[in-house]
Amino acid sequence: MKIATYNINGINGRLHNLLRWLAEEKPDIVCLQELKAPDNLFPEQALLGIGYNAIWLGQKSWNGVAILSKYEIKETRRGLDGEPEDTHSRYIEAFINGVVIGCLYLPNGNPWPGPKFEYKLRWIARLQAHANKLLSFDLPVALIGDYNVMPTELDTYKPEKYLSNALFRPESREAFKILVDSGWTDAIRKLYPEEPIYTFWDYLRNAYGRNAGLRLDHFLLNDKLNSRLLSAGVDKQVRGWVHSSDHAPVWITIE
DNA sequence: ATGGCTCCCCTTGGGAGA
Repeated sequence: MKIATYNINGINGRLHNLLRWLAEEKPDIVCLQELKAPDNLFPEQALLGIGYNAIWLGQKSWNGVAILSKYEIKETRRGLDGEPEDTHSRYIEAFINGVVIGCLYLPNGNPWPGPKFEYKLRWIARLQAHANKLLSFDLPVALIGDYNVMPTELDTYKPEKYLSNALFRPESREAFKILVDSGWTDAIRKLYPEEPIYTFWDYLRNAYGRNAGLRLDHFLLNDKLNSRLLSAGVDKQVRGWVHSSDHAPVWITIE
């Protein structure tokens, strides 16, 4: 079973690319982030037309998450507890083919310091609380998506440039590390412990052409799913397509 | 320090992204 994540950066503006990628790579489950579309403009019919069921949590202009699958999707949650006034659409979760799939879009948090950075840290704490609950289930679980964190220096083309950036601040990296160490495995790093792997290239300054990338999109697996992990990769070529998102799709395969 | 790009919207400029 192939599970993927893709920050699409506007699902309607890039629907052609999304459909092409789905047709070429045929993932069984897909977590999408940054739909940038309200619920009523989610392109459900186009996805059903190529064999994908979908659930989504949209929002006008910003954020928005969705889960696509060739299997039946049983939604188990939308949103995280702990901050009822939070209106951002950043978390949706489902039970699919025996696996709990949490799809998340973690706040960017820039500029640092400031209220957006504080929101980012609070959001990670809320995710940590929910992750702790998920670990109490006797089920395979994956927390998948755009974490907006480069976990280590290996995950950015130029670490010194990002020391004041919310995506690489020590507070962000420490919170991510505590989350992983609480019972999860970073699937990409498990399979590729030494080499730089990027999932995002900025639109600016020919970042993709220079391979000036960041690793922001992660798969955290609990032990029950980690033991079934077979392979992982980045569909880097998709970032080179016309009208591409600034992220590339990332995937794992599970026994 | 700024701008370089690209999306979105009560659009022709600003907010947000990373």
